[in-house]
Amino acid sequence: MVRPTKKEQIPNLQEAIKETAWKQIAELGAPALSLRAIARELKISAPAIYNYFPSRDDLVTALIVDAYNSLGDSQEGALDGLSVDDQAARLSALGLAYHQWAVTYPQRYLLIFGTPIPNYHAPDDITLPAAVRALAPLIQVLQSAYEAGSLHVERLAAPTTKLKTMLNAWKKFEGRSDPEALYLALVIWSRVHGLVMLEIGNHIPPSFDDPAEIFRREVKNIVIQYL
Amino acid sequence: MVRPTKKEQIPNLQEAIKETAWKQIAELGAPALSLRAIARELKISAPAIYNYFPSRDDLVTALIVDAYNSLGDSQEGALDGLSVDDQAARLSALGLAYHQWAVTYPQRYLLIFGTPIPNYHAPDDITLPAAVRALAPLIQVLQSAYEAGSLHVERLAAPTTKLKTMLNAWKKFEGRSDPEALYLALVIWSRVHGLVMLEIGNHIPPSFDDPAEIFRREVKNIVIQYL
DNA sequence: TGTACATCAGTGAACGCGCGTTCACTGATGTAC
DNA sequence: TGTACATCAGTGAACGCGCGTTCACTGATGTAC
Repeated sequence: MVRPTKKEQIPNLQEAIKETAWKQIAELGAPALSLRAIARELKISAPAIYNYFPSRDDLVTALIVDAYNSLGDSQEGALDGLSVDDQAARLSALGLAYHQWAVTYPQRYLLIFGTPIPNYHAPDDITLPAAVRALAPLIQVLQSAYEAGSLHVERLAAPTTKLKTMLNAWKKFEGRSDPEALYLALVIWSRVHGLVMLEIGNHIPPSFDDPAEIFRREVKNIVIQYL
Repeated sequence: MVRPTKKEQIPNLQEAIKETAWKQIAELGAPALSLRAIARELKISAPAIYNYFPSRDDLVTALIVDAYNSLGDSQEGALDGLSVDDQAARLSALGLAYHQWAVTYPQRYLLIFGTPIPNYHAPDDITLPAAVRALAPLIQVLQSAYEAGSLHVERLAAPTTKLKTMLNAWKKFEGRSDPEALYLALVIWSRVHGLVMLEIGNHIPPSFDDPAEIFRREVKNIVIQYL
């Protein structure tokens, strides 16, 4: 517990460490994250951090989990107040919220989905559940559309036998979802992800002073195409 | 010039340095690239590298340009021997070649399109032309389809006025291409890019032991949808 | 053909730096008597 | 209420390490005479 002492003290140092870490990731990227730099900025000694995180990697893991959960919160929140029967509106809301979250926290996005950090390996048992949760709303919306018969899977190229097998294998982990709904979730996610990565990575041509416009049209395209 | 000496010597040291750099990027990621580590592996002294690259950043720049050019070669090569009138076949070939290149050289792909390296800034004047060249074939194929009247732009959501303005601004740099063909190039690129990034970053669920299957279907989807 | 010299790729030592982590410690606090 | 003690967040020095870059050098080579 942190108590006031004679020295000027930071309340909730654990949170302060994470916040400073995010700030530094934003400035120099995740691979350059350094405990000593964090300590310097917080005006504490570097070993003090070890009271809160047993090692640098544990700090990174905590940041990753926080990021997934923040994205998950935002996805779940996007559906608030929308009719459970209007899958087009729900899908669109998920897409726009995803983009909004990503451009608001590009460092978080890159930490999760960007190039892996050298010498760091995320412990799957901690990281995976948070990741699954972030994408669950998308799967759920598509499955609802599928059950309502409004998912245009017939517009897709026919899956090969091999692909069908792999989709069925995935279904075993994903419960009651239809393979084609799962496939669409993956593919829609990849479309959204691709555009977000181009935008965050500054690969959109500079003439586009508002890249979000491209994204909004693409979300409409996705809704038109599949629902 | 490198000449044989009494010491065992490496011919074409410049290339050897780049090759070793790629090897190390593959192992530990681009941010961990180190001149000393390269020198160690080549059994030369670290300062020897300065005879070929004035600094670490210049080496990275050279690697990036090589990567773009390698991708560009592969894209141009993909069109070899295809009928100039069959845009569906050409588009499909570009997509498959793109994926093939990316999974063959994931480190190269991530160096170009992944998270930027901390403290490194690519000099645009060297890097941009190579990047433009890599994507030119896609734009060209879509423009051909547009001119032949076979590009289904009417299936897209209507662009907002703002987006139209930005597309026209881009067109000024891209010569004779139609704005909607350019838009489709961007969007198709992002779809391909998204799926490739998920595959390279190991974000495809593990049930898919052959992620390329997903990719192949998606390329078919793209062709069906727009051509 | 033989000799002196210029070239220049590669060396080894050294620079100053920042890193993660360890260790024994300090000193303010809450608590038991 | 007063005192002795346990707790424990944070400190400062030190460890061993790897990094990019500089510098004066060496020594094999090709070349000019």
